[in-house]
Amino acid sequence: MNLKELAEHLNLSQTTVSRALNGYPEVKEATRLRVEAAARANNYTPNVRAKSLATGRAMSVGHVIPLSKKHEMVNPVFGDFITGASESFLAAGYDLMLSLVEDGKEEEHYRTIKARGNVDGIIVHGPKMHDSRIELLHELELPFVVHGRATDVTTPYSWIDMNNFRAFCRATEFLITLGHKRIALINGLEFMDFAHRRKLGYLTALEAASIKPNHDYIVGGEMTEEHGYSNAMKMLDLPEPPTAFLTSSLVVALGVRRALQDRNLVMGRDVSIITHDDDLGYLRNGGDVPIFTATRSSVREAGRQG
Amino acid sequence: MNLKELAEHLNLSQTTVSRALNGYPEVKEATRLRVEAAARANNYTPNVRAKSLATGRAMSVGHVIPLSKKHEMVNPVFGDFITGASESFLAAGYDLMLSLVEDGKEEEHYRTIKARGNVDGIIVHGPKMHDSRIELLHELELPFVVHGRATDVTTPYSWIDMNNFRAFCRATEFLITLGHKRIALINGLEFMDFAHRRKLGYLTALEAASIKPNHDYIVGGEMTEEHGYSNAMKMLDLPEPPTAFLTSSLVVALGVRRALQDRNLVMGRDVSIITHDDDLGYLRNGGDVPIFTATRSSVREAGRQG
DNA sequence: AAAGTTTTTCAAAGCGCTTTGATAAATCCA
DNA sequence: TGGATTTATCAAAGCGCTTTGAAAAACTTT
Repeated sequence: MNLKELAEHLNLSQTTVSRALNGYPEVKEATRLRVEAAARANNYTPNVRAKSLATGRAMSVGHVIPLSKKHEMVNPVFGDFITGASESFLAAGYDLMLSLVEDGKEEEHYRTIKARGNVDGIIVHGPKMHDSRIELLHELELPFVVHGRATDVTTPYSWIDMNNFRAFCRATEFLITLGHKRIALINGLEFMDFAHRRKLGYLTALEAASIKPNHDYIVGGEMTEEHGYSNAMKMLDLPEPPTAFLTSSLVVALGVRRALQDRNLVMGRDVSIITHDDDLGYLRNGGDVPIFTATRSSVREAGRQG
Repeated sequence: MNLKELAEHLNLSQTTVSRALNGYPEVKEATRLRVEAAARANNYTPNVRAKSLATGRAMSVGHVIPLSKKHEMVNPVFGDFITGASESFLAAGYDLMLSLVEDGKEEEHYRTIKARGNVDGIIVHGPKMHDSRIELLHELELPFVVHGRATDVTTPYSWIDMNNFRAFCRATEFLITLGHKRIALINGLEFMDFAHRRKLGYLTALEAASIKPNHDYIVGGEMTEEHGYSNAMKMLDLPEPPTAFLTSSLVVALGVRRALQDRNLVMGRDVSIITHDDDLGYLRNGGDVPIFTATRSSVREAGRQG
């Protein structure tokens, strides 16, 4: 059933029915009730395409996720973030449009998104350090919010993120307090902004404690279990192996743990591990701070800014 | 720039321009080239909303992902499937719309999707054993494809899936060949169809070898690392602990491995583990050395075929 | 009760595209 | 060279909704 039919059925004009349903004041309360009842009875839901064509608003937000063809992998964090976002969007009547875009094809992709006009705005995931996308989007006048932050970008932009710097600074301080001096950092890809910020936090804490950073203890890469394992193995074979590990994700920490066990070391006794936990549903770490929960409500707000 | 402007700029009618761009035969080749050139020069891309309103096709498919509120988790497999799917859809000019829906709210949700009319069809994820959604969708005349299969559903439907039964039957046979008699199955949630099929495969292989299934060795649940760990611990504490484990996902296998190590057992020597590996990007099974023996299926590949 | 207000309803235009049915231009054949 | 065909283009209607500007209905005033 569409608006026209519903209007005929009620012996009213489309105008009145439309207004009644959208809560405009210039319609008699009795009429509104009658319209609403009929709409419900006939299972009427406005056609989004038509509505959005008429209003100019797409009622939908796009998530653009970078896909590095080289690694063929998508960070599982996106999945969880989107899960959170989805709830909010749905509640607000927004649709959630997903697109993955290969490295290097960004510009073309964003232009297309803009021209196709089926999103009101987008969420940019996985910002790199000097992310050119931010300027591009500004230029295109396509509203956006960045999940994460970019360094060295002059254009102002909205973002939503956790405090990567502080989290890693604190974690490092904590390890130092426990007496550790040889602390390893198994980080994410170093050109990703979050990894950069985490490293900065780590280095800052070391410096504050007058510990000279050892480059053999610092490594970045795709955050897989294997990454954690192989790098931990390498470090454990050093003449002076680290006594503590700081990792950028739980999966990586699992790899480190495997390495410890291969070397017959006991976690907690011989070596400490602290990991950042993104609180992904399928890899719970216990009662840590749920970062993504905090993210949720704000994401819708972000969608509004479009 | 929109069609009207482009047409004026070219001194042609909208009709002709539209046809030229959409490859209709009734337009002179010279004209077509001129139009295409102008379109490119002016960065013209048709507005999807308008187009889809006019054609009745939304140029987009929806992915509906079940979200069990109780566990607050989304199976990471969806993420990878969608990654694969996204590539194909994008290539075909389709958009990918995402929505998570809570258990129990399915009917309402699907009705809304249908009425809003902004998808041409949907992909149903995570089918349960007697999945009522399939009939509902038929009734609503909303085209769909199921990722996975449902048992006990009479309505015909399209699906795409791996052969869960065979994979687990084979894996079990293999363990039996190695001499194992006490084989544990750490499965996914038992009302999920894939888990049911896997269990069936497992039981079939046992029966073929005249091994009586032991219910202490069979358990189902949300596929987390913890699930693998705690159940493996429990089983290892049995008077007659299993000598081999079959797990439904790599994350679960990681948990089992942790349990083995806690009990000072060596994987491969004391106890065997075979896991099903969905080939997720961030949890690759081994770099040089595969960590686990595994049956494997690429979920992403499956997504592409969708 | 006529004129002025306010409240309620409506007809019609417009969003940007496709598509139908008609017209104009070009080509054909006798 | 004129009528019959074929080819190339166009004007206008329609997709389902919102929104503007106008009209009708219901109240207020004097």
